[in-house]
Amino acid sequence: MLSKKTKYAFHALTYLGKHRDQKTVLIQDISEEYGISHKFLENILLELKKAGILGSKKGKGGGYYLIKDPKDIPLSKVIRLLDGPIALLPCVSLNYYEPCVECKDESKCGLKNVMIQVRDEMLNILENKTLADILDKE
Amino acid sequence: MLSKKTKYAFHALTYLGKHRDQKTVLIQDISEEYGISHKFLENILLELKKAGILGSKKGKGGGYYLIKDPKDIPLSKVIRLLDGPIALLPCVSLNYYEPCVECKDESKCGLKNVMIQVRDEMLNILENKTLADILDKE
DNA sequence: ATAAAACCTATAAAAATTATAGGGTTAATG
DNA sequence: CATTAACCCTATAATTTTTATAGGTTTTAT
Repeated sequence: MLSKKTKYAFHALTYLGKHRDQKTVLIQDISEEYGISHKFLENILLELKKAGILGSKKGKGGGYYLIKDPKDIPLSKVIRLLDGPIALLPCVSLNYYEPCVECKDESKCGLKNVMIQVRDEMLNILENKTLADILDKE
Repeated sequence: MLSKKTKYAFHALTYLGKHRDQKTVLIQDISEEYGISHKFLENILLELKKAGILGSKKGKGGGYYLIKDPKDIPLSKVIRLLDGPIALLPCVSLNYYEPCVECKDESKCGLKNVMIQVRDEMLNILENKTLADILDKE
């Protein structure tokens, strides 16, 4: 399951996408809309900013805004940023690979093949679906 | 990511599948093979037994054995048993559904559609691949 | 100057996962 | 029939991860 952090990030991005007409959006607006703690959300938005997804303006009248076109924000990027690996096992993760300590010979692990399939199917969707697809439905 | 519990369950089932010629297999044999704590594994095997996947024999000379044909043990069953939901969001889980508290109107959530797709692709593999498929590769 | 807002880092609280502990029950065997 | 080996059961401890809070810093509009 996705963490709350990731889910909240999606909600925030959706909200920002819906309000692209205005220059900036306040953390507070988003946190009130979804009932998310202001401070918790603040950390999430900061991460999204550092990852180059959001821009911000400090000071009075400031706030956050989307810095990219929604269609250029794949869902996989957000998940990886806040949740880490998408794969079900560390040994088949493309971005967060780690060997399974209990596996003597990874090439002989029968699980691995299936988990690669699962990963690829997940990525096939999550790399190609973007924030734009979410916005379309709302 | 799958929990260690689930991963260990798969390892144990694989081991049991490989040793179907013998009447029973000791917890200890499995725990030594994979370097898993005996007691931790014991709990896992108990759960698999209660779920009707394994049988056991108590007392001296006892142990565990597969009670089902490997091809009748879909991977999804093991994951759900030990890890819970396969879906990425509670609101699209078939077996562990829960609404997202922050969603005022679930039917208007743009995330939901994509997450249903992801779930279905995952299930398409995990419901159809079985322990037999894992054993084939080992 | 003041107020409003993001920025930053640390820490606390809660929850989930992983692991251990210890006795109970069952059954084979000499 | 005593002993030993094995699973059974439940509780709790330890660890890790996630979630949340706290409090000050910097920036900017007015």
